[in-house]
Amino acid sequence: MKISAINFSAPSYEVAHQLIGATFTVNGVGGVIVETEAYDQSEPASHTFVGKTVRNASMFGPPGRAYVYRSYGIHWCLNFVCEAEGHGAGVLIRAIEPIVGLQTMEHRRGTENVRLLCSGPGKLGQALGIVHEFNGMLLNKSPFKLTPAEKPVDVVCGQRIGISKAVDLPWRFGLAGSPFISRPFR
DNA sequence: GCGACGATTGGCT
DNA sequence: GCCAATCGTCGCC
Repeated sequence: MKISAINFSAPSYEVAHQLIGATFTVNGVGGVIVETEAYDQSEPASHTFVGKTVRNASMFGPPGRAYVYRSYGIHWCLNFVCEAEGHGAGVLIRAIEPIVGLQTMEHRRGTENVRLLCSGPGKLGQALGIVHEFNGMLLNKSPFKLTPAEKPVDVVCGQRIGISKAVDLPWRFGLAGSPFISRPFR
């Protein structure tokens, strides 16, 4: 059965699963999503756990929009807002298999090693040209383009990366066997 | 006003 | 494996 559209009204862990295998581009640059992580207000690793703040406001907005935040004062990371307005749920896009606009991504990243272009949330942000202005923007409109997977894909899951709280929650999802993920699943 | 910290990365040991 | 870079956000004085 073909999925005709990503249902952003679902819980974040379901959306994170749905997104594996989907094609995502920003201004015609991107590829196939191979790694995601789900976050939700109910668990302490989420930016929304503490309630609505200036930074996380778009994550409390309507689903189907982007949440962009600065990580470690250096990187721009991209999330898709999920569930419903006020829920504070979203999916962090952690890795993409580079397909279109390879030259642009190589230039932005300063490497020609395709495995290093989008294999992590910060790298992905740099390769796709994610900027803070994208925060709150609709994912079904320019500059974004999101196309669901045409065929069912093999999805693996595990613990999320780089967090210190709720570390046991298996809310990290990946495309089985993909060499373009940020770190192996175990 | 001030200090601690982070959903990371890349370079060095 | 360890650690510095780098700065906006948040909590507290």
